[in-house]
Amino acid sequence: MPSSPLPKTYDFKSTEKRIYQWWEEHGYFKPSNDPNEPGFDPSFEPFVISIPPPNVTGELHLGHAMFVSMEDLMIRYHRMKGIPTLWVPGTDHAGIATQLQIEKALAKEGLTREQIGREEFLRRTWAWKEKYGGIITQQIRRLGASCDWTRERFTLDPGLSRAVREAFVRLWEKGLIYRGPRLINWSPGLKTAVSDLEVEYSQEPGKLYYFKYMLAGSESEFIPVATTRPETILGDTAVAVHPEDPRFQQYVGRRVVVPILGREIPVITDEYVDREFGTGALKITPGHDPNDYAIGERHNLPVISVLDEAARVNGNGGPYAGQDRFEARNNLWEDMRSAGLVIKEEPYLLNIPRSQRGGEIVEPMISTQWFVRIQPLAEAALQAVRDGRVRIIPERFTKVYYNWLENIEDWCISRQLWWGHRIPVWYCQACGEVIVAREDPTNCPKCGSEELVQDPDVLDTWFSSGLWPFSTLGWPEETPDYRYFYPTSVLETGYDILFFWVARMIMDGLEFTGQVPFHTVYLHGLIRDEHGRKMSKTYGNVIDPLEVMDELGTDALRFTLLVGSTPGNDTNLSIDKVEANRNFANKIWNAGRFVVSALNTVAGQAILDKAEEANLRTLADAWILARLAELERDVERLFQSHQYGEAGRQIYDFFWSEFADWYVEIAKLQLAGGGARAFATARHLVHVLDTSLRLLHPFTPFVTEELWGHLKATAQKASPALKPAPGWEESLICARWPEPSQPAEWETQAVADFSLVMEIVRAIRNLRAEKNVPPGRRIPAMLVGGERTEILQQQAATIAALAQLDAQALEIVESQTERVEGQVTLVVGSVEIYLPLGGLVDVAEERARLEKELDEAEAQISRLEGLLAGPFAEKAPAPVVQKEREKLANYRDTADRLKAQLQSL
RNA sequence: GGGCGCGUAGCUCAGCUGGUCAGAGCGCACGGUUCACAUCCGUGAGGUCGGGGGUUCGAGCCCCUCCGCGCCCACCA
Repeated sequence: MPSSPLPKTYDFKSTEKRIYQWWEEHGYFKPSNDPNEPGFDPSFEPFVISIPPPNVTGELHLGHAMFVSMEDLMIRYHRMKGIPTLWVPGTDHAGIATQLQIEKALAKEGLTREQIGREEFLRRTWAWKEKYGGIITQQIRRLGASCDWTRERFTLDPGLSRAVREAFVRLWEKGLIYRGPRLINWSPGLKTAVSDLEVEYSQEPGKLYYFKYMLAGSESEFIPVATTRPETILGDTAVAVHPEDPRFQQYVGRRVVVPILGREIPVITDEYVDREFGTGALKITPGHDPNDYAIGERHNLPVISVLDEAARVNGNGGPYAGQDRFEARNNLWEDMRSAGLVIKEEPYLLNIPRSQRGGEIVEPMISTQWFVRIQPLAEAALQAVRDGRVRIIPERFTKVYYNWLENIEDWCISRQLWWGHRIPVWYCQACGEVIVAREDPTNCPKCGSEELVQDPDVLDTWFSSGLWPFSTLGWPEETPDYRYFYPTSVLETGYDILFFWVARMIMDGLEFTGQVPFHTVYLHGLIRDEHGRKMSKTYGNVIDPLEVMDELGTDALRFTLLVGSTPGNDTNLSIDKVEANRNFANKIWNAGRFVVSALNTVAGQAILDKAEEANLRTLADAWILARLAELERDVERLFQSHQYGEAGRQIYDFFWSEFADWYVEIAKLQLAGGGARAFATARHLVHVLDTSLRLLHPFTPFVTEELWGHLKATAQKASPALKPAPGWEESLICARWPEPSQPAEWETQAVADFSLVMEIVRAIRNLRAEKNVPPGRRIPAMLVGGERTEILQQQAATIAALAQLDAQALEIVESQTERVEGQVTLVVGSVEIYLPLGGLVDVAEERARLEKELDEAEAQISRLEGLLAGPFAEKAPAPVVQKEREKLANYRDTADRLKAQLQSL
């Protein structure tokens, strides 16, 4: 570390990269107890997190910044506790997202993937991945992520691909995977099936179309029907009415004619039909509507598909064949209008299903796909959370989790894409045998034919993501990593992927490894803009974390995200907040600069023994040590209960408004005299700063590491006696986490005594501001201390300095009765303060001020008297009552003194 | 149709198992160029903790209800 004088302002730009490289090169991110190294001890319990793998070709956004900050915080905390800690990084191939990127790039060349073929397409995609795949991991490094990059994984790695295949085959062998035609969500833009979760519904204005289903053989009789998708009329195979609906009884069992096509279909009854809605009669299109599909099954209705994979009308659509679904909708409706079949159309708010990725309207279609029979897996996953093997934080999400798993439908896992894990199934062209295999087969086990064709589809990306916590550790191999680090400890991610990812990992973990994949699920919220709006390009309110880091530093961004969030709740982020925390980083830096320079002034001092040091301990010393001890306990408790934000806030408050604002100011006085006291003070400064840096390190790793290095170098040079209790480890990242101590009696006393000093100082400062006494002007004062006189005498220099009193003209006495003209009187509990301000004093003003204070004191007195006279005194716990009694005594004391003052005015 | 979250100083938000918790940052007002920091220091104004009811000696914190935002799940044509 350079020993050159520290710059006035913390220069994060020159620091962050250097520090990160140093950490990474020194191997600090690797677990301390590595099962692959000699000397491995399996009795240590490790702390492990698997990173939520970002899209391999993605770019950093605030969501990443959030989870990286949060996970790095947990990781650094455990690492500092001396626990073998592993954070496994990696990326996801992100089937649809990546494939869309490549197709977009192709389109710029005027090409489609079909034109270049599967092989070429995959070649290009891999090339793209090689080119851009490192960007996101570099960006994650910038955030300070202390992941073990030597264990980085990618979902399409050979090892993970083997895991995927193993998982598929096992499920198949257990009969939990099947293939067949089902009604699925079809994305016509992407030309693939998508799962229920990948469909998002949006409210959009549309129309409800009313028309006539003419009874077969009748020119006049009809059943009125309403639909939002007229083109599906082409696939209708029934009209349903409610069995008890008198309006349509006469038609039940008869047949109606499909408009334009002329097909005859039955009129049936089904309880599902809502008599109140629309016309009370429902057209049934089993081929293109999930409800209709279910009704069709109940009534054995034929299923007619009328759309092709691009959502154009197919051969079943008669004259509309070849037309786009919306074009066909209009044309059919116009033709029906001409045929006199139209009743009316009215505006209607639709719930439109759209593809999460592509954005286009998803079409329910019959399609042959692969599915996972999910109920058995879901049951186990429910049980794991119910019995506490997996704990979800915040707890309210367990209900959401239960609700989803209890109503789960089979999972469509095949995608008609090219980028992903190919389904390990082959079809024998000779005998039709279906071969599901771990290794690519060369010939048919049944007929021996070599004419095998592999299923063209790939698996849903989330199929491989579900295996992530164990596939990254080597599963299905029993590797040392898998044996030691699995199951992992915490799964930290946004609540928006609870179903997509978290639930599936739990299901898969239990199914394939027989264990829960992690013990704790910590869910954070979404990052929104400063007014709570979703960030989006169209609003133009997107905050780019990279820009923020460039301008304000990584520590500032991390601290803002960590302290600004509570588990499971969304966070509103504004640049103002990051700026405030940039200032905090600078505050840390400057407090550090002060301590470093203080150390230089005490260099070479004789070492003090314990007794000497205890002798020299001032009230301020005792106070800051007491507050620090309390902070350590609070932070530990808050970390244990996952209240990281609150912990950060407390450290911030302690550091800025207690250590920097008060102790450092007093330390200046204690240092000024030199000698043993100065040396003892320096020790305390080192101790408090050192401990604060340790506590802050998981939040703001860069500035703390950098400063700690300087502190250590300077302290070691100054005196061996300055070494702190846990010791100077080789770097802060691996330094020991402060061990909280038991609360001690002296702490309470020190805090109470020092707060009297603070109150006195504040009262005087307050008055100076009120009376416009110029800052810097030293004024005389007399303090009448009563029973606190001794403390005041000891603290005279401190009070004088902080309140800018004239130390030469500061009198401290036990009691005083006479009053001098031109004095202002302040009352702080049992202490009276006389400030001779001469001409600045106005008797009427003084009277008013004292009366106001007396009113306040008396109001408190009567409130407390009432309280203590009531049932409170008997029912509340003794310490609580005692506290209130003391308050009352204090207020009475104050009131008495105020009265006396008023009298003498 | 279910479920959940939020509503605390002008703004953005903290407030652990109910007992100085009525707080922070920003903003605002006033005053400050002394050797850690103007990315700073000191002082101050500002809120019946959404409304109403209840439990309790005591409630932002628990219960009920109402109002206003937001989100998730769900097959209403």
